[in-house]
Amino acid sequence: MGTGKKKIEIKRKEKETDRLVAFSKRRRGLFKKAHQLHSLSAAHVAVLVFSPAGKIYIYGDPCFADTIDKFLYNATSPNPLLTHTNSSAACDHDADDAREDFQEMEALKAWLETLNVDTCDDVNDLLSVKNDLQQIRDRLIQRMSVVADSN
Amino acid sequence: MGTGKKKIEIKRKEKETDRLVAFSKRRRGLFKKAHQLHSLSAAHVAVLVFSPAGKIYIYGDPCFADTIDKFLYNATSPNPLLTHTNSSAACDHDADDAREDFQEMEALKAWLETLNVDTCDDVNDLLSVKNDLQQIRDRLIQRMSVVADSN
DNA sequence: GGCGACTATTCATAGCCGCG
DNA sequence: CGCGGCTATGAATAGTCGCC
Repeated sequence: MGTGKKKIEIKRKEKETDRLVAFSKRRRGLFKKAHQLHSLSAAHVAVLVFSPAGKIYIYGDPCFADTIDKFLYNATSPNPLLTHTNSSAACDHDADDAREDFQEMEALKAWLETLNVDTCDDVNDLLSVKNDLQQIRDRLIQRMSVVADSN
Repeated sequence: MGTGKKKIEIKRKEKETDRLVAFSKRRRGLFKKAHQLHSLSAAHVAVLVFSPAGKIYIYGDPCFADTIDKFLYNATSPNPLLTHTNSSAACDHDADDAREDFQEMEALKAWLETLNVDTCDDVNDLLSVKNDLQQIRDRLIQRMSVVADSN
């Protein structure tokens, strides 16, 4: 018979094995709580955890990828930067690749126009692309401080 | 005096106000659990929640941005795609901008080399960049199914 | 209406054990 | 060792009231 739960203080467990056990138990508990939050309130949740050993665990309701993606791009960026280009006519595969390439190019040009760059100077264009990527990341960081009421 | 807790079934609450109350209470609980998980096991956690009203709430330990960023890029991609370039000599601001631009260019060139493209054809280069971005997104989606042991 | 406090309960889990 | 089960116990919280 177990001796039952005793109060513990919330601090880093010293023994490696204890840390692993606590992680395993509490990760399951955390995911369960996330599921209940979604089920009760219809909220969208995404939980990402790196174990002490560095292994990745994720949980999402109703979908981890959609929730993260919505946070990273839809909610922050007006232009669908990383949207798949084959979304318009993506039902029939085995189609002519030439047309796909053409559509790819058209989509690329349209994308470049949204970045306000002219496709003449290659290095400067790429620099713009990279800057745009950094702006996305910066917006992500910035969003942290705005949104974060956590603790 | 309150009538105390009664057992509830985990299903969507019908009344909007009840949903909001449950969300508010359980979001705090979820974040608290996430904090405890980090404190006890030294795991890195990131929690992202969209409220029923669509408002964003985030929590991260030790840092939300770092954990998400690590998941999105470091863990999947060997090249630090979205890492800030001013990390090497970022202590003194007010430095000469020319040198910063030079370092920016150097970093860009190094980044391009990791993409295995030659910097001759502008359009094709940009296409490669865009494809690389899409691959990152695809890897993200793919990673979902591999890593997800969550219910 | 939203938020915090309160309280009776349910729920999660620390510490053990036993198995493979 | 890691994992799943067990049990006593601490912790979270559903329902309610009171204040803004």
